[in-house]
Amino acid sequence: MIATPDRTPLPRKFFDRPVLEVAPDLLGRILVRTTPDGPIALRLTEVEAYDGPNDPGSHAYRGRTPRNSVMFGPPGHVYVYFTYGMWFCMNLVCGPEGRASAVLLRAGEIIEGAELARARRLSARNDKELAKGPARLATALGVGRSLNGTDACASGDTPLRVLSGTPVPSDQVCKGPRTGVAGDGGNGDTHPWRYWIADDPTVSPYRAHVPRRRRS
DNA sequence: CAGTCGATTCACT
DNA sequence: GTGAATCGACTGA
Repeated sequence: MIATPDRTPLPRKFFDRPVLEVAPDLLGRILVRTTPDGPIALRLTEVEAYDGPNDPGSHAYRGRTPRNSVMFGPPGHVYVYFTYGMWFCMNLVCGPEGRASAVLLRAGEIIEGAELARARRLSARNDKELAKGPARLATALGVGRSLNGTDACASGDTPLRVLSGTPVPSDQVCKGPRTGVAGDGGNGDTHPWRYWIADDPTVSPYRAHVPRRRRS
């Protein structure tokens, strides 16, 4: 029995908390992306926390730069970055303002607008793969550089919103090391800051960090 | 200013 | 399971 998801937007105070509190609480929430063609809605199933000042894996670890400046701004805003020369990934900034902490949205289940998501994700072999992975999620939702800095808590016309949905009971929340993140000095992540919904088929596979080999 | 490599994905073996 | 694709931010000299 699934109760009707709560469509109330999450207020800014939801995000104005420590990132390790917000990240697991985002599971089961609903991200709504409004596009010219219509809305795409996604239920979050996997996230990762990045805590600026303490976290060697965070883009904000070495201080503020033009790229990561949104992370240093107010909570509830969207930090979008470009990586590997071809992909975008999206985060939600957490509190307190200036701490530069954020949650990477890693995977989700498309619950509305699947035909729009499929059109952007032609390589997906089934609907479970539409948003299985952070760059796939951003691609499926049509999130790119232009949405960097967007306020996901603004009222009125917004390209992006987060609704209350149905929070996941804590006994269904799994946690472990983050995917593809280098630890402090070592090769693997030292923090169990990846959170996902137990046994959910849309969660992406774990991969340890691998330093890239040099090209000839 | 050149070198390095990334919060990844996809095609192919 | 392995390697290529692809580019720009960041680092250090």
